[in-house]
Amino acid sequence: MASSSLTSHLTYSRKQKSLGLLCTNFLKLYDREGIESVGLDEAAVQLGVERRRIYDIVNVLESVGVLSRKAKNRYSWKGIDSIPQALEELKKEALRENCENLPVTSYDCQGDSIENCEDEKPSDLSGGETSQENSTLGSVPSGDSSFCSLSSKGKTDHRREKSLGLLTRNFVKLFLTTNADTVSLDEAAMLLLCDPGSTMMRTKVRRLYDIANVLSSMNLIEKTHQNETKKPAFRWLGFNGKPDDDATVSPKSSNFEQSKKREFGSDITNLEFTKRSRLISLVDDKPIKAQMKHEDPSSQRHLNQMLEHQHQQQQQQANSKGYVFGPFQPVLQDTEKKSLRSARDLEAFASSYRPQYHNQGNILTTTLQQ
DNA sequence: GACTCCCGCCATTAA
DNA sequence: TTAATGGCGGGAGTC
Repeated sequence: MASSSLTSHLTYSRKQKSLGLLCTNFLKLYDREGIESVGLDEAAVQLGVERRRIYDIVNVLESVGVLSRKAKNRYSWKGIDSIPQALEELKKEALRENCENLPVTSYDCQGDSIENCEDEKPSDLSGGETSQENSTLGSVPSGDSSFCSLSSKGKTDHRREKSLGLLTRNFVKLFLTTNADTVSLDEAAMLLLCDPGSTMMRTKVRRLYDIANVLSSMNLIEKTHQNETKKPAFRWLGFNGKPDDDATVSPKSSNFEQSKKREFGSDITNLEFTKRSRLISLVDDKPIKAQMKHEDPSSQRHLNQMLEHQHQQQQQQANSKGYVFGPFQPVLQDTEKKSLRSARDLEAFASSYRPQYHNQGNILTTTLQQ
């Protein structure tokens, strides 16, 4: 591949292209006042990524209520402050499913689960949810394969059951309906994906990583490791992003490995200076005109948390390794650099610049291949 | 070597 | 028929 060697020095580290970062910038771009709908094409252009990646983001975001499909190519924007309600609905749905799929196995239903159980028929697959993502799977905490049943259904259902959106919903339900502080990757895979060790399992684990990247970029979960096994695990943070109260995320958390290992959704800031400086020259430094005003306290708070969370990580990483920022690193004037002193500044900074999800390597490669 | 996850092919679905 | 959607797994980056 001649093009790859030619472009290799121009391409970004793949960390810079992660779904987590893309999601963060997607939210920066759209979670502001006045946004009512989102076009997939415009999002792809704005973020500088292929359409395909937007589908990934959108599917996950739709599962947590940030947006919903309105028409072809178009989604209506609900915003991150819609997440709590979506989570609540997911939880109810999961609890309802639990009741219908007893016995519950390895995880305990939360106290209110039984009380909340109603006689609603599961056959009502719409269940008040978005039309696409009907939960035909079994209970989340169920250890049996009902959760990932791929039984004798039509092709459409079969396809739907494997969708990223549904996988996301079930992944979230896993946390919402259990008392488990953390769920290991293995457990999640077992519960959600069936047939351990199979090819399908490996494929689905890839999807789990995709989902986890997006969710962690929203601070809904964080990646951690199990104490005993050191195996990768996910911790639910919820909408309020618990660990943000811990400020630096890691030090107070015994579970959290403050390691050189990158974190989901934030690792994209790991940019070597050498690469970065090269990248910066490629970055379009035109500031976005739109003024992002997060006047809604709820969404603003969460966005602040996200930004501060990332800012702190960037600080940590910068301290230890000397790299900051991701591919959206715009060209800064000196005066602008001075102003970047706090998380607030970071937010203002984020709001002032058009996010750059540069994929120059791809663009160049594509061009060369033509 | 295991983990992580980007990338884009291509089947399926929708218009 | 064409465009949109998104499952899927190869394979490369990272640890």
